[in-house]
Amino acid sequence: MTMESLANAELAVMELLWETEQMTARQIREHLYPGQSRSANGTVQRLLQRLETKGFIDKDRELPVHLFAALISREAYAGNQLKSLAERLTGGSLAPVLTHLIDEKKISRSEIKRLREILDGGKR
Amino acid sequence: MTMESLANAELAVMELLWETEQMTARQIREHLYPGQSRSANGTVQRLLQRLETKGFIDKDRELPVHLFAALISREAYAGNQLKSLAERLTGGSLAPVLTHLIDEKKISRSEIKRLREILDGGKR
DNA sequence: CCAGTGTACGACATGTCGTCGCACATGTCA
DNA sequence: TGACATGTGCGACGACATGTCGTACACTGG
Repeated sequence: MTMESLANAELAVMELLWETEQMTARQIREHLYPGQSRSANGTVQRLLQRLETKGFIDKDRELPVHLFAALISREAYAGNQLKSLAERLTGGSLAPVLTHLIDEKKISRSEIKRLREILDGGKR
Repeated sequence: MTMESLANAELAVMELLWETEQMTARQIREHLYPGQSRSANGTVQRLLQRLETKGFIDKDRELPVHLFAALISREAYAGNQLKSLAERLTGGSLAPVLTHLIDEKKISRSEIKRLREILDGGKR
């Protein structure tokens, strides 16, 4: 039920896959560890392996050089994290947090406007 | 700048302090580890000490038996976590996540209504 | 002085994360 | 075919966080 969460290096990999849809381990390594290839290779493979175990990515093993793709969109992941945050802290409701953020002016005027538009859209 | 985050047992302590404002270590122990007092004592002291280090609670050392109180409200903590989540994942904006949650019907109709009221209130 | 209670903190087991290195498979080219 | 480059799979390690336990020490009331 509860989705695992992403550590820093894992998130960095997901960022790439959210941008590019499909990448080889090599491409990922070149982005995250430019220059050194010696040990970074194993590191990336390890990260990818763990991400697959956690269910965040899919590995296409057709070709000898595997292709990796995100199974979960950035928004879906963020949404899950947000929900689980709300469940842990405020009984699942976003209302108290939103109230607080607005009272403390931690949310800009324009952001408020945007959120209201989204909510109005959701009504229809 | 970035607030530390709370682990499970630490959060359990904070829950108590958010309910009761001021408690002794003993009261906390009795709530979290009813029955056993032997080793749970040290555990609670340890947790409290770490929470103080992280800046989440304040310890009143006036009396020999210390009094503990939360320095940060539940809403402030939740708000911080929410902001940092947004920063990590969506460039600081809540809009994409909210959109996704609504599209996926992960937010109830009544919750949407509540949120809209909050946003309208914040406008004034 | 002693027992009881509470504080402070060192130490440890466990789990996660990022990293590294090595064994093995496969592909290319002379 | 043999040598080498490239890629995969995975064990292992150090660093760190977390929860727990035990113990040394301080203070208080009898």
